[in-house]
Amino acid sequence: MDTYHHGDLRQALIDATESLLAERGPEAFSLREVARRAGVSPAAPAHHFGDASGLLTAVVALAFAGLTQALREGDARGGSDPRARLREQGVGYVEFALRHPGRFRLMFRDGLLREGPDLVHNATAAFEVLEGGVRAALGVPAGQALAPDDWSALLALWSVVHGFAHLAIAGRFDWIAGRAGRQLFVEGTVRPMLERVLDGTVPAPRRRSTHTKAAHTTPRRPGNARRA
Amino acid sequence: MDTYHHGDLRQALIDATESLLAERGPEAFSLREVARRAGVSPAAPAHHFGDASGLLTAVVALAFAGLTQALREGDARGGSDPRARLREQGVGYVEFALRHPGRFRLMFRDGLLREGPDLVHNATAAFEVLEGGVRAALGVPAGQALAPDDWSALLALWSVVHGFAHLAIAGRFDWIAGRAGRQLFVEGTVRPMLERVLDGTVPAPRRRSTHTKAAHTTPRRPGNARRA
DNA sequence: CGCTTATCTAAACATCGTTCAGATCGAGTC
DNA sequence: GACTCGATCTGAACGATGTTTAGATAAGCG
Repeated sequence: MDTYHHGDLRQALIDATESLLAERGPEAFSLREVARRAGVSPAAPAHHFGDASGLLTAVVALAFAGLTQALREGDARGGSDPRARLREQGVGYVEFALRHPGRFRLMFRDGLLREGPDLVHNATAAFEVLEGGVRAALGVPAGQALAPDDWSALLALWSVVHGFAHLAIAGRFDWIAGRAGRQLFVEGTVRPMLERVLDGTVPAPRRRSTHTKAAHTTPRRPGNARRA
Repeated sequence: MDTYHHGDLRQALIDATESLLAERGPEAFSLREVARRAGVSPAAPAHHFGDASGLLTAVVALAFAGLTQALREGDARGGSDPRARLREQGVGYVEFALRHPGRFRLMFRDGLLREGPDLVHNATAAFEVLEGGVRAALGVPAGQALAPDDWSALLALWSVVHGFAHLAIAGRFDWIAGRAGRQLFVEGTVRPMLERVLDGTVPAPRRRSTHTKAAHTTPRRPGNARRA
């Protein structure tokens, strides 16, 4: 009998959720279906995750870790120019969303998740990568609080990639993209779009003459600078 | 007996849906609850809307009409400067979303709506107001197809207001906004943010005046918004 | 008045999330 | 090796959901 004591049911349930998410999206999620895929009774998940929100929260926490990695990869892809690094972070954000639309939609779906330490931690980590990129591009040292202008740059970038990803996944651009295909349209569009947003938020010449050197030459670690 | 032949059950169901939406959001929607609020049996809505998607689609179609109006009001508020009009359209978009978060979230929720003529028509109308604002600000006449640069401006603006509204409603900015309150934070943030995005997408003087390309009045080929 | 049609109810069905008593297994203890 | 015990899972149940079906009711019209 291998039905009892599955071995690692917790992970199996997460895997089943991810596969269901990839195949049919978050709205097709059902705890019973996940249990079915894991070959287990409908009541089994309760012991590991409490309820459906618990399972989904665990999955989303992992998803945020993936997003963080995508942002870091984009950042590295940008090379030595802080502005290019920031732009590629944005590309990484959109790419992640379009590569894992089910995951991404679940991450930002309301009323399904139960905010816990892991989720908050992983979501904060992703945000801090973005914040670090903005700091580097704008020359704001790690300890220093962000000025209102910095905030509007940060929020503009976050909003634009998030909104673009959200709208693209929802198919709102399909009739614009025409028969070129969503993926192709996006690839040829998001980078120029980000360039132009950066034109308005991150002036090309170095701004803020007060000792900006250390910020963009040292490999910044997004410190826990919050509560500003 | 006034239970039979309610008078205008169709409208009553829409009203009940809207009130439920405003009170507890889209995820609390339930066809039975709506029927309960309308004082009618659970099977009654089927005759008017087919199924739950039908009712929700009707509500969303109305919501898009409201969004269109909000965009038009913003546009008018902008006065004589096309750029200001466009910016105020963006403000109107965000304001609408934050004034009717339930409505807004339902509008862009996946898997609930059934695309029909009225929905597509009303959604297209809203988009066309935005497109008109971009054309006015960028000086692209009505007949002329949008160039790739125009598309990236349009998509950037749409994405940034949509993403901002989405993130703000989801509470992603709350820990940034601090105790200032979400509404206050938004009001002091969205306009400067839009200004800076417009800086990158809509140059203040008449564009296409100098160095790039001088195709101003010449009707050009549609030109796919994609690099071949 | 009688007929027709639109409208609504009542009951039923399958599915869902969740709870609970009990069966089963793994691992330590004697 | 036998026994116990905590962790893990099952099976059955409960209330709630969306939807379908047959039948009841009312309104409109000849």
